[in-house]
Amino acid sequence: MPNTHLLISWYRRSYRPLPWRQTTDPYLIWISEIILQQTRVNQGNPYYHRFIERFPTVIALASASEADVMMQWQGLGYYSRARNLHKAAQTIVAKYNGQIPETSAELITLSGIGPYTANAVASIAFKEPSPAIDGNVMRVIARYFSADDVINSRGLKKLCDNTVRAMMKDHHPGDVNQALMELGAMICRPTTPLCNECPIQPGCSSFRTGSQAVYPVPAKRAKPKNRYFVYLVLTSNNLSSQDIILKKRTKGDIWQGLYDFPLIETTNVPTDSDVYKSSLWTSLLPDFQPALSHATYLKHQLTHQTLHCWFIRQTADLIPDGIDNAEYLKIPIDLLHHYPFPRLIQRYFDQKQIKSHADN
DNA sequence: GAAACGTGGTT
DNA sequence: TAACCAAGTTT
Repeated sequence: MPNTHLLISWYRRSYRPLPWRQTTDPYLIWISEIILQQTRVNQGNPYYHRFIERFPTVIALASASEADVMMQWQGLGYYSRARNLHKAAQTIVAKYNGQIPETSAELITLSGIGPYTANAVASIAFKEPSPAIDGNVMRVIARYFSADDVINSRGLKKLCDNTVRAMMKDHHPGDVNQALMELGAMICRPTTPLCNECPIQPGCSSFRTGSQAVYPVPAKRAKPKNRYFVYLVLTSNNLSSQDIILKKRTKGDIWQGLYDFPLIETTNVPTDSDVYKSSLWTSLLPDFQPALSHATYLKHQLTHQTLHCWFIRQTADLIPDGIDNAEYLKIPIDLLHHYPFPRLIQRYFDQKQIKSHADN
């Protein structure tokens, strides 16, 4: 087992004074843990500041509209985090009188809170001795013991759980968890770990055998799949305003709760024939003959998908009011900044110099 | 329990 | 450039 005294003493003199480490407010600690899921500190930091300024308390968050919450989250990714956060806030108000539950067992019942986050909040905010096992901790422990179990495997998680639990005997559980995560982030890094500065180098199996690059054993991941999107960017000059047609993304696919445009998806690289014969055009804009040669192409890379996107822009004299139905939304371009968009759409707006104020 | 879910920095 | 991966959770 790593020497906890050396680890904690290193942490106390080297930790980064991150904003969520300057508070004991469980709400703020909870928010930071959700934002930091699969997200680097530098990426999440500005979102954290804006989010807690807009929603300073669990009451404020629970009272907000889902659209408001999504607006704050746009551009950060993994948008189910925002929906679940909102839902959990409402549960806390309704079932816990607005007080954040203090035990891991209660926390894990809330939307968006899994084993890691429940133990992180319970240990940091309420001193519950519960190991918060994230990617950093698994890397540190896998190297320390030269564990052959694959990252994220049941076996490695169990080893981490047992080890960290033992380390918490005589120390603040929140400090032990944070120290191990900080060690993984700053010293026991994925590549080129700084073993000469490591407080638990004594006893580290991978340091002793020079096998730092072997552990943790990585999981194999699937190749991204190609998808082909053809967007219709339909604008019009109506009497009082310039309008644009949007579509809200629904469940069962990427970017749920955010907005994009009317869309055709093809199974291969689209052809003019594919595009022309789609019924989308006849429902939205009869007599329009779209041509891919005039489209703006953007490639967008996600973890599991490579998006190939063509944007066909068309201005109509007048968009019928009937289009503004449950499926499609007609809004003045001036109000674009009230709607949350994924990065792909923000990139398109930026390129076309359409003011979206969708900037983060 | 494998696969899906975003984005951006690093290698 | 493509691959990796970062304070995970949900289905």
